Amino acid sequence: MMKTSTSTQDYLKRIYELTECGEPASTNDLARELNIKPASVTGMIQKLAAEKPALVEYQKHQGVTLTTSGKRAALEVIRHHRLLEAWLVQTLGYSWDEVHEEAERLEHAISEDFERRIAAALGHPTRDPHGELIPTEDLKMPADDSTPLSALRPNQSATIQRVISQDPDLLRHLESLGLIPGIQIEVTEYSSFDNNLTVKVGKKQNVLGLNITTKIFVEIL
Amino acid sequence: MMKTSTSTQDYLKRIYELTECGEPASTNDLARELNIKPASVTGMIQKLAAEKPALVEYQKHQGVTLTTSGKRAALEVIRHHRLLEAWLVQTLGYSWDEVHEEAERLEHAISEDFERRIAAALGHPTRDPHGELIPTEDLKMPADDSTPLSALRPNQSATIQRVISQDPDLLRHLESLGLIPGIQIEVTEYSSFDNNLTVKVGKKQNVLGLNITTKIFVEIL
DNA sequence: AAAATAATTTAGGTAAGACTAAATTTAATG
DNA sequence: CATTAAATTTAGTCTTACCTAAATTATTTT
Repeated sequence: MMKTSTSTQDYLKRIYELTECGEPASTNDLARELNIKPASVTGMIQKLAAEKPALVEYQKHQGVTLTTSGKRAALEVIRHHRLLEAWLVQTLGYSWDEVHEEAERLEHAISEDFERRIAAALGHPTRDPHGELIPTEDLKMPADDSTPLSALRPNQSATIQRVISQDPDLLRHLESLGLIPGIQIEVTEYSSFDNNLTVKVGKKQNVLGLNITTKIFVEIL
Repeated sequence: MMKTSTSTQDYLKRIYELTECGEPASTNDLARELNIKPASVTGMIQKLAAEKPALVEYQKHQGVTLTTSGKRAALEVIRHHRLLEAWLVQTLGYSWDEVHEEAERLEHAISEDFERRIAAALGHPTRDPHGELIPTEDLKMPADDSTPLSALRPNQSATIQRVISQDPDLLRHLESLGLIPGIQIEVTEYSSFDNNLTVKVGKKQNVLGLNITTKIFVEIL
């Protein structure tokens, strides 16, 4: 296929993330995610849409989606990123709030050989340290059946699968509460006024607001 | 200090290598090492010499040398490269003929934190898998007291310290002969006509030409 | 030392990818 | 539905780092 540049890879990755909901990604959202001005994003998107095999589908004012080639390239980068996060945590003792930044740069620099070696060394993991699914070697994204914690109600138990955040401060906070992937929890109270959930983790009870409960995804037991 | 770009780092690294002999590096040699046209090298060198703290010393037609800042930046990259080579060989099973290319890209992408972590994980090694000295954390290049194998004569014994080559074919060949860093050898014959040396490695005897014996550096016992 | 050859530099150009400012299109509001 | 506001695109610049072709300086040969 194509040799994609670092910037192209960043664009494709962000577009993948923004379009996971089914909606095309807007220029503005993309600009915000990439820390690039909207005008520049428009220009770059036009270039990506004009590549020999087009990487994105684009119509003025209608937003962007990935083509099959574009999605493949995006999943390649995402696989690199998530394998790297897992590898950095497991072999170099990075904490889950530190790995993101390092992986963000390394993901563009590693070879396919390197990818295969760390995947094998880790035993072909399916999730990264945040619980995000790792695309398979043939670049398919496994199905995810998890539920947002915010949808649970008293007396429901669940296992935490993923935590959607790259913010080190939030991640450290959640870790201090014991809210990390793999942990079992139980909902004991729910307030319909502010949507707070009271969640039992081990012996501790924590009251969590929507800004947290929508970022934690669980498998209901 | 400065944030140096990938290309700047490549230039500084090559200039460091080419000036190790004491002579300034020529535009042409640099161009050959970097796979870049001489005209482009001139332009880039002029830019490096014009940086706020100059990275190179440059006078038209006289070649380039590194300034103190430039040398520091070069040693930083070289430390990254050599630590990465050691790391890739030790933890991911790369062979010494495969690591160079991978390290060549990763060296520009890793953080200082990453550097410290792999250095610690490896026990602060002083040489990479080729036997090249690794610059210290405070960016000093340790003194090297090794001798080229080509200078040895019959009945001298030595330990191989470094093999100066990035060529995978040559490296695999040397490995098949047992000529790798750490191994002990003994010179049994010398031909003053073609400068061939006969070298005993373990039980095997090998006749080696100048093109090999000048690339292997040893510590005489 | 002059001529030929090799190395180096200048000049001018290109491609990526970002930016600002201005124009335009879509969406939201009265 | 007209108007304002927000989002998006166009147009024109800039920087980095490369290239080719032509001019210049060094070096080597005769």
